[in-house]
Amino acid sequence: MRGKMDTTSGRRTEEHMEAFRSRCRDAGLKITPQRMAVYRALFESTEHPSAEVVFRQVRKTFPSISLDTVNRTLLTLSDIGAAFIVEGSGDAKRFDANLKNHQHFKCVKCRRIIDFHHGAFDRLDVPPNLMAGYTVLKKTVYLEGYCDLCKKDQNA
Amino acid sequence: MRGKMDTTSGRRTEEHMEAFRSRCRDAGLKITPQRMAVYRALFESTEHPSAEVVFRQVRKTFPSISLDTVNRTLLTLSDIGAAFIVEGSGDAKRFDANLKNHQHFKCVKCRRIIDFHHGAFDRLDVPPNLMAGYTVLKKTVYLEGYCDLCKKDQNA
DNA sequence: CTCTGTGCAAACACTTTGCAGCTAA
DNA sequence: TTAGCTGCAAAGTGTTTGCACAGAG
Repeated sequence: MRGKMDTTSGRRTEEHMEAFRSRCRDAGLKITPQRMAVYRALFESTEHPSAEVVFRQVRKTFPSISLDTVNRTLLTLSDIGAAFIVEGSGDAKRFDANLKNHQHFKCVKCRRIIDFHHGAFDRLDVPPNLMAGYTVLKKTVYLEGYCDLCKKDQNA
Repeated sequence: MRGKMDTTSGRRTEEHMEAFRSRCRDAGLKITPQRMAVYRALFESTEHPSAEVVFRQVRKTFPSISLDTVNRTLLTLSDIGAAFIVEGSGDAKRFDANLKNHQHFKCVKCRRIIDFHHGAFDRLDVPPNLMAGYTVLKKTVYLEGYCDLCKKDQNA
């Protein structure tokens, strides 16, 4: 389990930190204690934390860090591919009056959300043992990428 | 296509509006012009609009409506099941440093996002004709429901 | 030494809440 | 008539930006 301490996870974390330092160098980013602390906190968490949660965690060992730095660092991490923004999060609420089965494609550029429908995606099966103790209310396939319009613009 | 005008869609929209009125009555909600206008705008849109976008649309035919009413009405619509909040939207950004293939389960109560992994979900195929002209960068299965902890609380 | 990164503060965007008056039933 | 709904204004939450100083390379 990521984030749990066992005999090897300490070493593995250090390996990841080293890999992260390399990645920073490759991307031309400086290796600052704040950057390292934010990455470590994110990496050691299993909860897909918001900036606020990372901030509270990092501040335990780095009291002078600011929330802005955490915010900026997390965005930088996703810029260089060391982290992701969880699909869909971070936008204003979006509403949908289409009650029929369908799936969503979200354009990462213009943020349009486009319906599509693929019958096989209505009938996904999650192994019951995987979700033991959980109640699944909604089960959907979610795609992100560039929509037709934005793809055209990009070639320009 | 929802939202497009053809020979029958006008009638279909009116059928939907009538069904919506029934639903309001069943739920004990009053049938106000604002409520109808917001629902109609949402229903006629194919873009999964935010409250702001619905607001701008409704204001064209109902200039005195306020953004608050639109916001409240949209939430009411999802309360009675006449609309949904698009999965994941409406929260603060959430970050993830797990670069391995995995899927997300989000608890609608405590908002935790929990990783799970089901190999079959790594290999979903979208029919190419469905996504012609689009670039798919990310393809994932997204579940929502109650997590183990919140499910326990609910029984209490 | 230089230029990126950081911390602070202000601005911004979106949502929620309290309240007084309005209106559908 | 009256309970629910609306509009307004203020407060709350999360994010972004401009700037001056600090520190990594």
